[in-house]
Amino acid sequence: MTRSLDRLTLLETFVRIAERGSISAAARDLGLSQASASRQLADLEERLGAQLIVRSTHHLSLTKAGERCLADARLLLAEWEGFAEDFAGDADRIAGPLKIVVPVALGQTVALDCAVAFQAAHPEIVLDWILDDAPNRFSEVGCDLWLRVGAVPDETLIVQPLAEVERIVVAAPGLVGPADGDPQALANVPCAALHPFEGGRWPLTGPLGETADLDARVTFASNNIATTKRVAVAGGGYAIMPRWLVAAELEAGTLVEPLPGWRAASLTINAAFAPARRQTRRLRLFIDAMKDGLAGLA
Amino acid sequence: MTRSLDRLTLLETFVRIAERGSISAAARDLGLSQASASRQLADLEERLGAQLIVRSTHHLSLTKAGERCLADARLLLAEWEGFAEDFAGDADRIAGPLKIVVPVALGQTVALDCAVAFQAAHPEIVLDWILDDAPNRFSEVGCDLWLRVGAVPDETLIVQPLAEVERIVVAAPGLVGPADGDPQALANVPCAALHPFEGGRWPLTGPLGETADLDARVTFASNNIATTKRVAVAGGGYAIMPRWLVAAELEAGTLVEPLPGWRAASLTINAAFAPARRQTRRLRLFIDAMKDGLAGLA
DNA sequence: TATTGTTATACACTTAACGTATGACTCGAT
DNA sequence: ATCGAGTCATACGTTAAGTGTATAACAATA
Repeated sequence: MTRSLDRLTLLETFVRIAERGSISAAARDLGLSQASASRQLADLEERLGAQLIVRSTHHLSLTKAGERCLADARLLLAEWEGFAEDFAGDADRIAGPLKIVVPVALGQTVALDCAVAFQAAHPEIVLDWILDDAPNRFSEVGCDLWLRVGAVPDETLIVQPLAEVERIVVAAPGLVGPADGDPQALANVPCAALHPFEGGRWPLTGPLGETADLDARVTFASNNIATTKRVAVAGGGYAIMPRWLVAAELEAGTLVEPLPGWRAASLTINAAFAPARRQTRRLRLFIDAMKDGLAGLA
Repeated sequence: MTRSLDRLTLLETFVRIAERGSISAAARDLGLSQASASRQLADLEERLGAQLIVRSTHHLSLTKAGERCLADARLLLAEWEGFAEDFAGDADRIAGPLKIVVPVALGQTVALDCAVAFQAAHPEIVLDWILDDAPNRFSEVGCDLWLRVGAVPDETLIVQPLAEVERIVVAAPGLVGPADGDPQALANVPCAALHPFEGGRWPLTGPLGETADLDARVTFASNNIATTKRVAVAGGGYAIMPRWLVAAELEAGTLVEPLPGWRAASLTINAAFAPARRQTRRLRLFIDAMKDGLAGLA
């Protein structure tokens, strides 16, 4: 009987090499010698009959086959983990890493509160909390969970809505004169928007359910909502903001609502994750905790 | 770095042991010594932290955990195989085993024709063709594909309809006098039915789309349609049969249609298989070939 | 009872994966 | 240009774990 090293271990090594972009770095992470890691990668390539990684002394890159293999290897490893977890002798022990990518503003505020409470409740879970506003592809970051405000640009993922985000119009006091409940009073006022901003106007809904389109003169756009808020507070323009993000400023009076009762279309906070047939228990628990914690956001 | 034997190999050994109900028999199948097989099973149990099999010298049985593990192990192994297949150097080579469980009548006739043609087209695929009318659970037989006429009694499976089966009323010549197109003329005629037969009557549709219920005096019932046909040919009763199953007898005149143009509700031939996220190529090809081959059945 | 088959385990053997060492290469600093 | 540091692949001796053989205990059957 031919003995062979664990196929799943080969996949783990490959995934770590791909994530680190270096055989040596991955070997150090995994507690192997560089030679062993190099050989395990070669073994996997031989077993699968395809080159997965193009080697050079200072730069590794994935082949097309390597990219496919990376996604599928992650899924297979997740399947094994979920499978093995079902039989764990200590069925109530919830442990292991969770890598979560979350937009900066959300990840510094309400979602962070939820995550901290979750981690306190499950101290053996290690949270890797990555704040990132870049519209990365899920497959590039290799995380367990991707929190997004708004649409998830990857149809291969399972998307679970967690909460709705109410958005209101805010501005620094003095930037806007009395709008008298008319959205068009802001048509020529500078606007600080989130990038990408499309359509040139904000569809708004008023206190009585009436609708109006506010034409937007965008003078500042960023992919980071916290900077957009800073610009608004500094009087650089009005902004459309989640209420929870500006609650303190509204309380302090550094921001006001020039259009009280008017709201922009709400956005959904979504949890996105890979469609492994079986999720680890800690991921499911985390998603549930996040959904509960964000439920009072509206 | 701790070296470990392949986790997937441990699962393969476990599945074979469970299917054979014997560590020794599985070891012989796999080309291992009995001692190695025994140890691999013990290793898997230790790794998962659960007892999977209750041992005795002459009888092995699965624990509850073992039953779950069996289903999931099969899926994980299928996932690996589909995954590895994607990278095979010889991408056009279609090889490996396929275990198919099929009702006896279907498996001796039209489905067999399709399977034989498929095997001729793909000589490196080994078909394990199991005829079985027993209403087994899918998980008991451990096959790749389960062909069923009618509903599939397992909601965990993916069910793909392949063809519709037209069913007509047939009887031996002389059993029934002229029915004059009236289904109730057969109400007191003995009927040979398939087991289980429920409802006590046959809903029929006539040549002009008219409907009638034929009350059934069932004097013979079997789970094997071929025996039901034999009873019909022998004059033991009329029967509701797929047209393709009695085509030869109708041609030879050993069976006649006492109700020409009347038909019973058609049944669907379904292909059922486990919801692994990725199917092996040969299974997909086989299902497609079966669907094409049965398309002209109606 | 004897025979045959089962599973678990001790023991010596086998072998593949291990780490160390080395060479070729690349990059950045001087 | 040289030097130092880091990269990856591979040869070689070592290590560790899985292997089969042998054995004991048990169970079923004739």
